[in-house]
Amino acid sequence: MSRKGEQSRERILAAAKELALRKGFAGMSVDDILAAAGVSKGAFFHHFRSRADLAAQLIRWYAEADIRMLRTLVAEAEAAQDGAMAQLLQILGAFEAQLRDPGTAPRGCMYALYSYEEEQFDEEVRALVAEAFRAWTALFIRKFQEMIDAQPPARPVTAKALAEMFVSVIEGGLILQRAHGIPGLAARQSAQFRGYLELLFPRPPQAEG
Amino acid sequence: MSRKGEQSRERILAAAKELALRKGFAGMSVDDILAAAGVSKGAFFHHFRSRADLAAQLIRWYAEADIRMLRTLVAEAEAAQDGAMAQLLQILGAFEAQLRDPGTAPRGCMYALYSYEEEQFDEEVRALVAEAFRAWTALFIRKFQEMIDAQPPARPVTAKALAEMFVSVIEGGLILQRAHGIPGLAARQSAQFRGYLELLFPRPPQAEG
DNA sequence: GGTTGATCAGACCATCTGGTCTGTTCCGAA
DNA sequence: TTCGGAACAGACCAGATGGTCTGATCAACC
Repeated sequence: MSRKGEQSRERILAAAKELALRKGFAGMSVDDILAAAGVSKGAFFHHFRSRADLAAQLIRWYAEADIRMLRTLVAEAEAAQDGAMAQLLQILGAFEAQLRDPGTAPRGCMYALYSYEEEQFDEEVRALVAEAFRAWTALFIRKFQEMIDAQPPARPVTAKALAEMFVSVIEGGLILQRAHGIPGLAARQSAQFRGYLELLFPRPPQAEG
Repeated sequence: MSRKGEQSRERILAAAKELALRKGFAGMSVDDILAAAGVSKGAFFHHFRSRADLAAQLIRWYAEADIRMLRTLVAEAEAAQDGAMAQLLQILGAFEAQLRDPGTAPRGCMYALYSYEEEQFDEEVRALVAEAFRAWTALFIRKFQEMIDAQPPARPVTAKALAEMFVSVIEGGLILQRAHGIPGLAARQSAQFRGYLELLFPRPPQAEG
């Protein structure tokens, strides 16, 4: 694929993502995408065999960038901090910063959208969504397990339950944030979750000076 | 509106709800609804001026039943229990039971769906969704405030933050539950949230016997 | 028994939509 | 310089879709 061709493809995917997060996947027509991306119908069907093919490529493209971002946050935290708790707090903090920054704040989560419109998509696409969620939780499960191993939680919890709760709280926060038009709401949910973590894993009383 | 007319209207709304929660609002056509509800096009457009009118009536109808259900749970808990904590635990417990029971478990939340497809709807419909969320959180804010007044939390939190977190965790749980095909996931999120509450408001050590 | 309005049934229509097809442009390799 | 395929541009089409309209049915009420 030439440079130009790849550019068009990205333009289409980016436009489709924006539109889908505003009107739903079924709520946007191919013509809508063409207008938003500034490409012709010929270009579109050159890069995508069909609308269903767009759905598959879109979620794949979105998930790649998404997972890459998360992995970066984790790697940076692991490089900068010692100990699972400090790393987790940095990961969550960096994530909240992205949620708050108007430049990077997402309009919503594509996985959530696809989940709510699931019957439009075939088994392969649904599997991609489930796999993306699994990748998210897997990264957090690892970290939470390290924490539980390092320090017994104040209440019996599993790493998996904590990871699922974090993802839930973010997904739910994104919905509330849209419904109320309050951009910072999802970030606040993440902060609340940190509060839960601090109660679960209280810092050992440090020497005061 | 005669008995028969009202019945048809309900059949249409129920079918539309089911379909919307499976394919998204934009993902279902009027003909889909007709087939699912077993009514004619004439019947449909007798009860609904347009597709947009269906959207408005549907969310109104859904929200009415939803808020009524929540109010019932709260009233029952207030009648059966003394103290905000005991009432809250009963409310959450009853709610989790509904989430788990295959007979009453929702396929998803209509507010979430409407939020993710928001640009399809006019300002009035979006306001209805926001208002529904507000009604949910308002009920919980009251209860959480009672708890905070009765017992200082282990960490400084506001009643509003707790209420928003609960709603978030449920909404997110419903999404994960769909994506993974695990019916009990949302209920588990509510249970996790109860764990958070127990850490925030630890029971005073009781006399053991 | 006749009238009236609510409640439909379903043919019909204009528009929209996904997708096809033909022709054109452009760019790198030979 | 030529040539072949990638990368479009946009007219075109068949079917789907939202919505209209005419007429039928039926219960209630005078």
